[in-house]
Amino acid sequence: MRASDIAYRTLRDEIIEWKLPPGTVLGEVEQAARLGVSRTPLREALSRLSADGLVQVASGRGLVVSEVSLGSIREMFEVRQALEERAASLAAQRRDKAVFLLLKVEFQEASALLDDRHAYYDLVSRFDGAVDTATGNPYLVSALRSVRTHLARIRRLAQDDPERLLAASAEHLLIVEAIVAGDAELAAHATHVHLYRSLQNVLKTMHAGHVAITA
Amino acid sequence: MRASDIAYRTLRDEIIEWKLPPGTVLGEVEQAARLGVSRTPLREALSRLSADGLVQVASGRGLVVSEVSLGSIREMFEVRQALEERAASLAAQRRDKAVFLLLKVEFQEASALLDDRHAYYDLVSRFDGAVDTATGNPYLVSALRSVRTHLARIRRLAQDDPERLLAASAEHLLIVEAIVAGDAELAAHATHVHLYRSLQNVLKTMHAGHVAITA
DNA sequence: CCAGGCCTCATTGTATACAGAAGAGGCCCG
DNA sequence: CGGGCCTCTTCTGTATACAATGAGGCCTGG
Repeated sequence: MRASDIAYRTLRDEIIEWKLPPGTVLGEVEQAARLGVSRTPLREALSRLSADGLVQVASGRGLVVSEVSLGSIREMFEVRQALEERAASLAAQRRDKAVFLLLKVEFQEASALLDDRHAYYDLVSRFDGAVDTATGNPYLVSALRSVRTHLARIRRLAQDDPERLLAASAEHLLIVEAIVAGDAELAAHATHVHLYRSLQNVLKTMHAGHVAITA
Repeated sequence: MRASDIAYRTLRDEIIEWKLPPGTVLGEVEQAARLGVSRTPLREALSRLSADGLVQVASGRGLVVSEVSLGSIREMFEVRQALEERAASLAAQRRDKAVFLLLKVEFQEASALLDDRHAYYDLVSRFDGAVDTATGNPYLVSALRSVRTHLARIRRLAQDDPERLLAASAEHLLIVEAIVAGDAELAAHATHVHLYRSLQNVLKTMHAGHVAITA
């Protein structure tokens, strides 16, 4: 594997996992030394992170990990809604029925894995992948990939509880059923509902003060 | 200005203007020599072009200018519709009324500048900028920027005729009026109509065989 | 004591040298 | 005569050295 890929993945994961909190200054020489690569591949990694929006240029002086504010989360969800609704709609029209029938069964049985958040997130991830494939639209997939990267960082704040996961699985189930039925409108609306509830949950968690974030 | 910016802008413009047609192999040493920069900033430029989707990695051996197919145009417009409709909708809710009142007048008088395509495109560009500002959503603006870059390349194929531009100005006028009125739904639907007609015009032009593109 | 300018140093931007990998071409063997 | 292997070339990926820019601090003058 290339050194620039290692640097990119490492930094991206560390940002997503809040090991590198927002506002952290990423000096080139410092990070290159820490990650054991030279400045050239590190700069490529930072360039990619900048394109992802995970880091931002700080007025001439270096790059800093981008902030996560209530406003930025709302903005992110606005874009996410636009893209995921369209993706769900297209998937309903173009899907391989068998794929989503299997996913339907999995979501029906999802209550069994609510103890293990990661198992559930993995199921959702496979669902997202199936939707991506079904849309057959690389541009859409690419745009969604970026959005989901940001979402992963926010998830660390939300700390979904089992109750929320149970509700989420029901919401997902409806989306899957709509896609299986080829009902594009329902798929879009059900996605809208799911994202609305998901955003509400994030905002609720944050207002509860379980986490400290920048205004 | 930085050398990497020069390389990026030059290459991007050349790709958009079809001076570098799809399939062109961009060797690092070759392009670096041609543009008068060293390989390091050139690589950063190529990295950005790759993030934009204007170039793609060609199985290990170098980067090539990405293809423009009928399918890719349709896919692009699917994403564009999702994003622009949402942007128009948000703009209608959050706009500075005065800004769009001025734009309304300009679009009403737009038939005067249909002789000069560039003047009209400039007006549209300012309209896009006003919408971006009104949404107040950097994520959305960023996603739209990428889409519009691809659109600029496609425009070179479409060769809008005066008749199409007249119709387009009427479509834009309705969008602007909806935004002025704060009617989010109408803004979204009018945008949908405009993009539908725009896509139809592109596809019509291409089927007419005025241009040769890859399948 | 405060403000403005200069100097210094750190950090980014650029160039180039080197190494490793992958493909094309030719040669040898079957 | 064809196919496979080997080699050579050329490209990308990486490291490091150098240049330029901007920020921060200190000194000096008012």
